Amino acid sequence: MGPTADEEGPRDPPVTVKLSDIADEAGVSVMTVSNVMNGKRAKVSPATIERVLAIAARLGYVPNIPARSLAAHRSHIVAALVPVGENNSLLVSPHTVAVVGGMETHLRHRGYHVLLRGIEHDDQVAQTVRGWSLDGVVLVEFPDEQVDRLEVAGVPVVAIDSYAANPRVVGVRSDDHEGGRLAGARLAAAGHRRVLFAGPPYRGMGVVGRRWAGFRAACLEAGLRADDVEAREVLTSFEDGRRLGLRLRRDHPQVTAVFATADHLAVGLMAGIAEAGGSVPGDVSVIGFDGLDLSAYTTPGLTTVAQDMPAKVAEASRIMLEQIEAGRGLDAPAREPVSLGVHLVERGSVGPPR
Amino acid sequence: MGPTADEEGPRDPPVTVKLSDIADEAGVSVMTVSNVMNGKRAKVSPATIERVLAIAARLGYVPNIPARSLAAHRSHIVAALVPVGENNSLLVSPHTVAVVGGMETHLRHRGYHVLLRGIEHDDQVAQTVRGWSLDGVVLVEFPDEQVDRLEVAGVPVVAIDSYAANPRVVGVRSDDHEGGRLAGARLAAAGHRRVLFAGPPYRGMGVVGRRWAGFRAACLEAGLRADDVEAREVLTSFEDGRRLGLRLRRDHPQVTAVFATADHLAVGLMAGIAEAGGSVPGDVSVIGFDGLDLSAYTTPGLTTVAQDMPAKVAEASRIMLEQIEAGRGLDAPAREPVSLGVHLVERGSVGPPR
DNA sequence: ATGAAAGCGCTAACAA
DNA sequence: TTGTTAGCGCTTTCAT
Repeated sequence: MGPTADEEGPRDPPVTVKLSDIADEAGVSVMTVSNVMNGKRAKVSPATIERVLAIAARLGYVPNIPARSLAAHRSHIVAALVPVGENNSLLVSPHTVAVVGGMETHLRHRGYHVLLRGIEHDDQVAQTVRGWSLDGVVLVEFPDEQVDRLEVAGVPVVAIDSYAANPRVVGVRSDDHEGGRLAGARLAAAGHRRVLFAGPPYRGMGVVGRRWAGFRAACLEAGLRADDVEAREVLTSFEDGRRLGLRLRRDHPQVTAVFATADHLAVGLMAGIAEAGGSVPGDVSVIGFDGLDLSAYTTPGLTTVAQDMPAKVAEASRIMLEQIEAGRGLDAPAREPVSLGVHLVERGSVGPPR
Repeated sequence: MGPTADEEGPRDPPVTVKLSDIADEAGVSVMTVSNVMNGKRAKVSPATIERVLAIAARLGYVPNIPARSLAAHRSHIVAALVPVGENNSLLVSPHTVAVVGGMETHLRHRGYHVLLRGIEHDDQVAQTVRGWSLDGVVLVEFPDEQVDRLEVAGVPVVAIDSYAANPRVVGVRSDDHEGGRLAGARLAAAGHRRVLFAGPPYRGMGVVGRRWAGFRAACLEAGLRADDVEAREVLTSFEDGRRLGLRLRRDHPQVTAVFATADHLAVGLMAGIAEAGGSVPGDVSVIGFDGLDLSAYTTPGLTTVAQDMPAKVAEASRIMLEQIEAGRGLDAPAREPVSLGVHLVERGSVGPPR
């Protein structure tokens, strides 16, 4: 049941303006006021609406969210769920930040609220949905295997950057295969014949698998030999990129260009290469993925496959709202996943092979 | 009353395990179960506790948060409030991210939840507190003037990076004056006699004012002439830093070192200087503030005054929980603000004057 | 140590 | 168009 937080007293019943106060003043029933406050104005005469609204404003009415949630079995809350790892902390990546912050904005404008919650065990997802009468769930940074394991019913679920097969979940991601292609094509076009793909370990065709597939395909189409398109597993951090950069010459002496699956990684890679006495793009070309601000801050700037984050966030929000307001219950199958376009941002870290 | 989000149907009353189900099974009253579930175990016999807990686990009981909030007038929710600007979006800075993400972790472990909410008007703060029966509020990125304007009563309020005078609010921030001193002393020690402070416009002695005061004091103590410690207003972004870097030579020909109040700004500054043909630290030394990862990614690395973010987050969480569990109502004055230590991280962007 | 009664503020369903 | 009735699932208070 999770940790309990109590042991201290209740709070004094607050002095609060409630529907019945407005109803009394206006000489109407509570239900009429309720209908007005909820925009169900078809059921109320314009005159009454105006009167009720005026009184509500004068009294400073603020709806009681828990009461509304309890009675209606829906909360107007969408939870942003993020798996917590070892360190137990969340909101690590700039990408996640953009998603959560952006969705809050979209949802707020439509009268919804965002609960931010770290998930320690799979069960907590369903528990959170039930316990809060959630209207929807956004899964951020969940690995596909975990998304597939989840059993959530009755609420729309949108998973960011997921290719999971779970039919109850709508994946919203960038076109990772195309992104890989762009990177591969760019490097091949620059003349590189020995290239390296650097990304985290993966199973199946998720985000990373697709980037690799697209990258490889584009390279082969451009005439590179299969053996000359290598892949190297590294974690997605500046530090891991730096380490790879330091030993790149030794471990991959023939390679003249690297595609890193994240800007952080790519920037670390550039730093490591520089530290080892190499130059970018003189000795090695580097291309990243994401299009974070970060990629403009380095010297040289990082050429990268940029995701359209605002579009991704907008799309995720749109789908979420659409499904909520369509009252997607236990029944209807989730809609089709969405892949958003990517494009190459040229900044200077790609040049001809040495 | 804000936008309304309805017009579509209610949801089916979910099949839910409730306290009364457990009570029936266990042959005890609902209250006993409630007491067990809330850890008020002093009031229940060990045997009963065990039995109830077993049944609850078997049935898969999940507490209904809205019901509990409604009845108890407290929600176990702490809202992280962030003012929204023109773009209406939030969670922009890495700093905010660290705060919100970190607090979620701390609070979750104590049984609390985090509601993330953008604030458009001052009123929304008090409304959110009432409407949700919030247990606490964290203000992030609120300017001091706004914090002082807020009228929140009955719940603990912690404001990050605030020096506001509002007695109901506990400020948690780094020791900005000391941070300014560290920067000034470092530049002076390197031999610089003409230095520039670059930061956003400010009124009164907030974060920026204190950094400036500390910087100036340290410079003067080190023997610089008052006229040679200039201040320049720029917004806190990479782009604004870059622009300043581009025109630095023209606008401030005598200046040999710059203290920028944020790493983003400083990194942009370095980029601008490089773009204009200058070198860091050869022509101009640069020192930043924050200690973001970012500062390690540049070439040269950015010397910066680092904040202890984990400590800041831990402290803010600690104070929040302490005040909640002390039942800080309308009465008690808020406790003393907290300033956390800072330290200099040397990376290479500071050298002797040209 | 345990229970009974009452109600938190709101909405669904039905009636008028 | 408006009102009435009956809860939602839980906690409080007061009794036993």
